[in-house]
Amino acid sequence: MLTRTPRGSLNKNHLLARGIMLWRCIADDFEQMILVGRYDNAERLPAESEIAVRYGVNRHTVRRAMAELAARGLVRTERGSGTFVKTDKLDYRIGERTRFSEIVAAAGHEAEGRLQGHRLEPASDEIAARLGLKLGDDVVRLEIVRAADRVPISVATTWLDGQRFCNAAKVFRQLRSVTRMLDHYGIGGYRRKWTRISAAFADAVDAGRLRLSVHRPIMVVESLDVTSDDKPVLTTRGRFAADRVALIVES
Amino acid sequence: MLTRTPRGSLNKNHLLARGIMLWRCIADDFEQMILVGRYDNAERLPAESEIAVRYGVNRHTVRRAMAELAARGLVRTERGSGTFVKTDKLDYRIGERTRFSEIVAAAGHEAEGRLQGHRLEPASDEIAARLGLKLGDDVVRLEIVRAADRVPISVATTWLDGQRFCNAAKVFRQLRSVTRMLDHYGIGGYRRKWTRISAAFADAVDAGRLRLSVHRPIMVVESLDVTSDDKPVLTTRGRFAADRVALIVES
DNA sequence: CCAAGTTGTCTAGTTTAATAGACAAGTGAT
DNA sequence: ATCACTTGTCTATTAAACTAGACAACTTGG
Repeated sequence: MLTRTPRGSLNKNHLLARGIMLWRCIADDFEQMILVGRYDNAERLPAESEIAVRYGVNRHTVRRAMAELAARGLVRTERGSGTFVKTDKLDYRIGERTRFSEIVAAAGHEAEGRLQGHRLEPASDEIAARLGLKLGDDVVRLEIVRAADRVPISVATTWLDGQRFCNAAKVFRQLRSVTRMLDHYGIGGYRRKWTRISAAFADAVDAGRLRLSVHRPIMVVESLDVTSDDKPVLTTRGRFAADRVALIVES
Repeated sequence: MLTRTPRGSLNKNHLLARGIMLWRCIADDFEQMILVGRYDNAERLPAESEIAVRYGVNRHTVRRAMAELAARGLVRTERGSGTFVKTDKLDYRIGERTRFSEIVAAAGHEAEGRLQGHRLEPASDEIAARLGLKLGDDVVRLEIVRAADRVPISVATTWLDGQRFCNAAKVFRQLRSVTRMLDHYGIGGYRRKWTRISAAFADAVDAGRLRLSVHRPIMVVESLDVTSDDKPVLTTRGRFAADRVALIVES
């Protein structure tokens, strides 16, 4: 009844889902197979043309699916050679000097930070305590998505003193790096004071921004950065795609 | 930042999902709201035109979404009046005389059974024991989807003695009822011997057939039916959409 | 170098999702 | 009876998914 190919991918008819596009079904199918370990790390996937006949679809549809997988950081495709599974994770070292762009660049990848939204809001209990402000003081809130080689790695909510950094959003949009943004304010050698790591599942919004399925795990990284003379500057609540990053803490 | 309507539905931009059609996003959004209790049972949903402006889409797109919700049995739409939430469940009484079509008809609904697939296979340990056969004996396996008022209620895998009922699939396709099928074989007064109820989540295949999301709960109902002189005839493993049925056991 | 096999890109055509607007048909309250 | 509001249906158009086929660009192994 069920026609199964050697590797187990289902026929077109078996992954037809109402309201879900064909390429998305195929992409999700492969994501599942990859995450479940049916393919090894650097293993080559079948050729696009073979996948196409396997699912009974056009090769272009398969290419769209593969593009999606690449955008999710699950595969890397090489012209003339094939497309290869990529499940190794970015090592993200957490220490006194924790800077996204440096870490990513050192690993040989292209770092990128995009401001998704910003707001001036009254400080909550927690945020005020962290930044040494009073409850209700203005704080700038930034929503930043960070990517390595165009693959989203984390989405972070960052809070800064609203008085001192009132135009932080505009500055960040121009300089596109927290390090350079703080530099612009004359804060050169800020350092990580503490980091708190927990885990959860991605909600719909984070999942969308991280190109993640909603049920995938994320690491929640809360932290406080201070100036060289120990004054709080910036506190963050980051959500890291656990499928793509490993946090390294050395001691 | 987030623009929320009174009832909490998100703006179009916030439910855009790559590879998922707009009407499906809206349908899923409403399903979520209904299941979470944001709407009461017989409550009227906003008018299609209002939903359309709320999401920033065309009314036809909303209509498609509503059609999907109706197909899932979550709403019922009445011309000129509106579309109404429908979260009450079908009472499915389990006893000696448990027949889908009778139960559904008695509740004033239109019963329907569709054969989705069939196969002749060797009996497993479990199935052989139930039917009083030997391990490996041929058994007919039927996959039947049952619906009330065109809304899928359950999908059931049914096994019968392969020798005695070798053309059961063809007979069922014609008569479209297990009761009538057994009648055709001269078995009139079969009765339920035992029923075993457990619960699980719908897998991808069952979810598709039941028009259910994959994470929705199902009730797994295993049972054995016997002839009037206590000979095993038929054993079943049914998966009931827990959102649409309640099993009633009286004692 | 060559040949087989791979991904990348282009053009063209069909099917379907989504938009837009109009009006018919039904409901319910006044 | 009427009026405001609802769902149902129709036609037409645009945008995008999917299909089809061809060929270029590239990799690998012989």
